[in-house]
Amino acid sequence: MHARYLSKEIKEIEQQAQEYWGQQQSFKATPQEGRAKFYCLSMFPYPSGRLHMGHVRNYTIGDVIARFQRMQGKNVLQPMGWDAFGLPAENAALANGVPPAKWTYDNIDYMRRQLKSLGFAIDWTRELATCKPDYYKWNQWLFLRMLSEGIAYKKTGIVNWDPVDQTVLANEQVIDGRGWRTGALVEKREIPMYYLAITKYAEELLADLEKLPDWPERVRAMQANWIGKSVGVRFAFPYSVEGKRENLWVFTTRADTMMGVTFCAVAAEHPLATYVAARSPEIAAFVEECRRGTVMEADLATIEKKGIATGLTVTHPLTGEQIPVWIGNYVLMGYGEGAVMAVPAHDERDFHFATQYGLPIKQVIQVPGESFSVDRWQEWYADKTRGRCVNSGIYDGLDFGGAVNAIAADLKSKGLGDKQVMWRLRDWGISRQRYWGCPIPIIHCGACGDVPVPEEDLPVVLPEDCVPDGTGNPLNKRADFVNCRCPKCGKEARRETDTMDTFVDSSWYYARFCSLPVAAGRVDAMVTDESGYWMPVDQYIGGIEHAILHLLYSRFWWKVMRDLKLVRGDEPFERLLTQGMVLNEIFFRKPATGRIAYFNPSDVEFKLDEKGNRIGAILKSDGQAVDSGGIGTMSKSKNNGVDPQALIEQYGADTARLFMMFAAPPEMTLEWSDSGVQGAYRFLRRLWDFGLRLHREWFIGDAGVAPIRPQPPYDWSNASEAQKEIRRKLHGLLRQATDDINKKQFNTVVSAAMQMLNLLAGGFPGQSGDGWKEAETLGSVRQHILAEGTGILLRVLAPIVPHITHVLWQELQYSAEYGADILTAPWPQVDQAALEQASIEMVVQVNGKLRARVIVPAQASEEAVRAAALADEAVARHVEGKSVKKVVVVPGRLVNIVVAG
RNA sequence: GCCCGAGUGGCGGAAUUGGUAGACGCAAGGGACUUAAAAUCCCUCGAUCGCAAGGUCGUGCCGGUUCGAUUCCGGCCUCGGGCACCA
Repeated sequence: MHARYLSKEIKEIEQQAQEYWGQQQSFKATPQEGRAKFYCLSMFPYPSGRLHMGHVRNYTIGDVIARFQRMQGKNVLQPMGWDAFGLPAENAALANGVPPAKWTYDNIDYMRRQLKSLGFAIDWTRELATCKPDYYKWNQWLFLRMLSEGIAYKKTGIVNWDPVDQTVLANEQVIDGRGWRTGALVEKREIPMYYLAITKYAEELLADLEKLPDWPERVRAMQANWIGKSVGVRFAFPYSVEGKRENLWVFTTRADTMMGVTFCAVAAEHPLATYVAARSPEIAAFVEECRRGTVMEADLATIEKKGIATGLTVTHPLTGEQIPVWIGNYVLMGYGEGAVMAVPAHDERDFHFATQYGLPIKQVIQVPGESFSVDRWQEWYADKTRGRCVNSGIYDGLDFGGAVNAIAADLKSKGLGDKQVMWRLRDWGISRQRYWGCPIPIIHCGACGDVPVPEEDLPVVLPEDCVPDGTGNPLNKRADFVNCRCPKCGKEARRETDTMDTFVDSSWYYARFCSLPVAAGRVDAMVTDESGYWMPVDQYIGGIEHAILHLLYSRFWWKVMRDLKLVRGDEPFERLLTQGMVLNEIFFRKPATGRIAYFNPSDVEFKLDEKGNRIGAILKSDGQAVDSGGIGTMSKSKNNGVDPQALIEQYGADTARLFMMFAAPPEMTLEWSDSGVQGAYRFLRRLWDFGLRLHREWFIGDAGVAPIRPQPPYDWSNASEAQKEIRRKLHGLLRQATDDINKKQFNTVVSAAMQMLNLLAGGFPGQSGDGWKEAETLGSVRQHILAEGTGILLRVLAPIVPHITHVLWQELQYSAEYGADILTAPWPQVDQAALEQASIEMVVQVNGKLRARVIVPAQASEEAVRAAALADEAVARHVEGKSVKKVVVVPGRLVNIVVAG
């Protein structure tokens, strides 16, 4: 056994444990019928280069859960893979000239080593990477199935266009409305794209949230809002143009305000806008202006609301009034009909627009007791729960529901509209004009049109030697990729060069992991029968930032696979844990001219006052002050990242894991703290020293004392009161740790373990002198408590710090009691008998304020407790001269005496 | 702008889910050991009044329900996540 717990020895300990697991193939998972399975999955990483702290946190949480489930006797699968397609690889290629494929594979190799050094209980035989043809073949295969099922289809979509580089930009590449490399003003451009009809599943995606009680409430709420079911009315404003009768269709959830319509607004891309733009340079200029800027909703929502009158009018379908039509930059073509009715009196956005352009405001809803004024917007104008119709002719006096029903019925009878369910959710555009992604398996033939690649020709393999240069998709320049023959007519044809959104890759990887061919290196099916054993994922763990898109797309994809009879079950993820982000302090200096310089927190030192309060910070290298920018997520741009590699090398994987688990509960943000890491390391060193002392007592012996390992069954019959108290505390802590690990509140599991060690390694009743050196009977109660308690402590810590507990478990020979391997040792049981107490302490309050504590027998009646409380001297002092109105007794906890006067 | 969270000592956080606010850890201060430093061990540690016993205040802010509120309700403020081409 090692003498010290220092970095050299940590490496040996961790290596010893990891080699043992490797030799035993401890983490290789195979289906075992009749045994409860547990599929524990953490969101797979993008191979960006090196692990970051978010990864370490994510995978440690998953690993703790996986290891705990093993100790519960479950058959556990925990796989790992790589979300390997994506934009950063192309950016790296731009910067270094390295092909994205090579960059990605190199990163995977490095990061795999890092993950292995952290000792995660991963079945590496199932590893996959989404950029490999045997994976993305099935993206293509399922896409073609969706195409034939009518779920995948083609239509135009709007993208960010950089006019200088002649390339499509991701939202991320648009900075303040300009291209990131060229600085050119970005334009919107319409191009043909493939879409997946996720809206066909909207109803089920919404309803099935009910089937996910073990998902965080907030994630379900976010998804429900995202899907955004609303019941409203779709109706038409008739109009004539060049003698032809047309309808301007709109959708509204506030049909009750329809009598207050004073104008309509259409999106700049709306056909009506295109029509008038062709006839008016002024309007064309406005439409052109709307085309500039990004397609990001967050930006669109905050831009200045602008509009222009088209000069056209439409007819109000109920009143026959002529309503002017405007073009508004805030109307989204992609949502609803691309046109809206405007009711300035009862919609805040319309109100401000009308005020700005001097359009009429007509009140048609009144809330009793309120007064309406066109000068100022008030919240109640839009309150559909309290209002009644006014100035609305035959609808006057109706409430929201009544008015909507009546108006919808009248529109229906005129053939101009009806009630309709509307979804906020839009179909999923998957075409990307980018190289490093899964090719869309379509061939464009001059004669036959868009022809799907025949199944036997899959996969369409992406060439791995392209180097993007920032001007469009390099695949377009690859004749060997583009030129092909039409599968239908055999004539020369062009291969589609768009690739798929990387969200496609991550929408089904969880199923691929538990598909036997992956493990066996076979590629002949998308998923196989083995998924029937492992799926659904019992526990999914990942960042809260994926709460909507990734999780919604995955749920959709799974339902499509289900409907294609590839898998069974309605939902892929049974339980979900969304971890918080990892934050660190931000320090910077802002020079009088030039850019802000950010400094890594490890290069900054604090100035403290005499109480230890921070009063400033200086840069270590020059001793000059730096400004604090508060706390933020670790990022390159803020230069506040901490490299996990340095941490692992200095303190070891167990310290990194322990700190991560102790610093905050999994769902909360975690603030980085160097001294917190040292605290974790200090604890492990104390644990090691404690183990070392036990080892000497049990197996080596001291002067005059022969070594004897205490053996079960342990015997408490001669325990003193003080020793019983130790066991009571120990089992109380075990009960707490067990509750907490089941709740996945790992920080308090660590806290309980720390208290256990304090209890066992601290002063100890039954020892004389300093205890460790003095002679004593090894069959003593004290030794039995130490043996029992250490066995409990090691198992409580095993999921969190697996290396050190593995070695101590073997060195202290717990194998004989609970099995050779702490990995599969049963989670310790609470001894209920140890928890029993003869007397308990109860808190006494007077009018809710703590005034005394009394010791009463555990079985004392309520009467007796009340009497004991009132008899207490301190209580008497506060009750004296006042009348007792009421006494509340909470059994086993407290007494509250309510007095008056 | 819209949707979803979070706010507790100098700091990270705990509180048996309506019942002792501040567990556990970090930082800080004091002491022991040491030639010294590191490491380790012991003590103190929300604010305030008081020699003390003890009192008062205190969980972002304002109000409410309750014998009792960090916990439940209403209204604000601040910070964080997402907003469909970052993953």
